[in-house]
Amino acid sequence: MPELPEVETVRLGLERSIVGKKITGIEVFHSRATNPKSIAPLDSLTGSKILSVNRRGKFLWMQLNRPEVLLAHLGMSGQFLVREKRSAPEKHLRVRINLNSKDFEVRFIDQRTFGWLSVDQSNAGIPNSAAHIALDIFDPNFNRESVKRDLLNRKTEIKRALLNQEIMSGVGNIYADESLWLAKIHPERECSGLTNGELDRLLDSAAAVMRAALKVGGTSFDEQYKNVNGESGYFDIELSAYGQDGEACSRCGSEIRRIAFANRSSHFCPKCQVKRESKRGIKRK
DNA sequence: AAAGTCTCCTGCTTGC
DNA sequence: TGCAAGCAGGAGACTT
Repeated sequence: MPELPEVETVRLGLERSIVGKKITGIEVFHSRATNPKSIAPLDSLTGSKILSVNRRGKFLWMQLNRPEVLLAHLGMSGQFLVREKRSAPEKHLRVRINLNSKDFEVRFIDQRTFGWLSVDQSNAGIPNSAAHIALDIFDPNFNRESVKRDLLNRKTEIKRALLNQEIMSGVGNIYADESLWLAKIHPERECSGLTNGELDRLLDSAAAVMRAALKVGGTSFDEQYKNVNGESGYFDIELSAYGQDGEACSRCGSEIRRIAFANRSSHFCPKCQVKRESKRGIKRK
């Protein structure tokens, strides 16, 4: 599942291979691959030159030598692959971006079809459809104090807030669980009940976990994520919480538990991540 | 307005 | 064996 480190890995890969190339045509093979909000057919970008590949949170876009950008989101299973033109089409090939290269092309492959591409207007370098997305923790303009203030004003569980891309972007279910485990914070703690120290620890943890994943090119647990060379995803990131229910916590040995959460699940260590009374910091158990 | 729920989708896993 | 239900989740529409 592509979260910030995976999307950044894809961005880096695309940047290395396609900046400076010209789009010579875009073929769309599945109706859901074009976001309904797209202001024009993808193929209308034919003739434009790719100036840069940018990212905010999990949103990815190509800046072109025209006002419009080519915006993309990988959703659950989207992949961008730089492939030899003559190589066989993948089973879930949704979009082909032809370039002025005799050797390769860019393919968007997506099994679960939650990913999409669109043509969008941009304002001050940010696509309109990504304008509501908050800065991610690696953005040079990321304002930690302002994010902490925002969190302290929320009457919701910290796990939900971490997944809310309008507070801080880039974190999905996997890195949310990993960050909370590293910071020793229970996913169901109310945001407004967290201390300044806990918030700092949590943000430090999120940055550390994602930086480590980025260092090895993004993590993955099935074949849904690949870098642009198509190298399949099993990198040596060791998960401490996500998907580890029934396993021993690597810190204390307790059994990692899984609880239902908003149509999905949270994984945490019941001993390391204790739910406290919000005001006084008294352990309930 | 904030917070919570539902929906889109495919393929794998589980259970009868 | 076969079929159906369950499960996974990003983000936006929708409801409370």
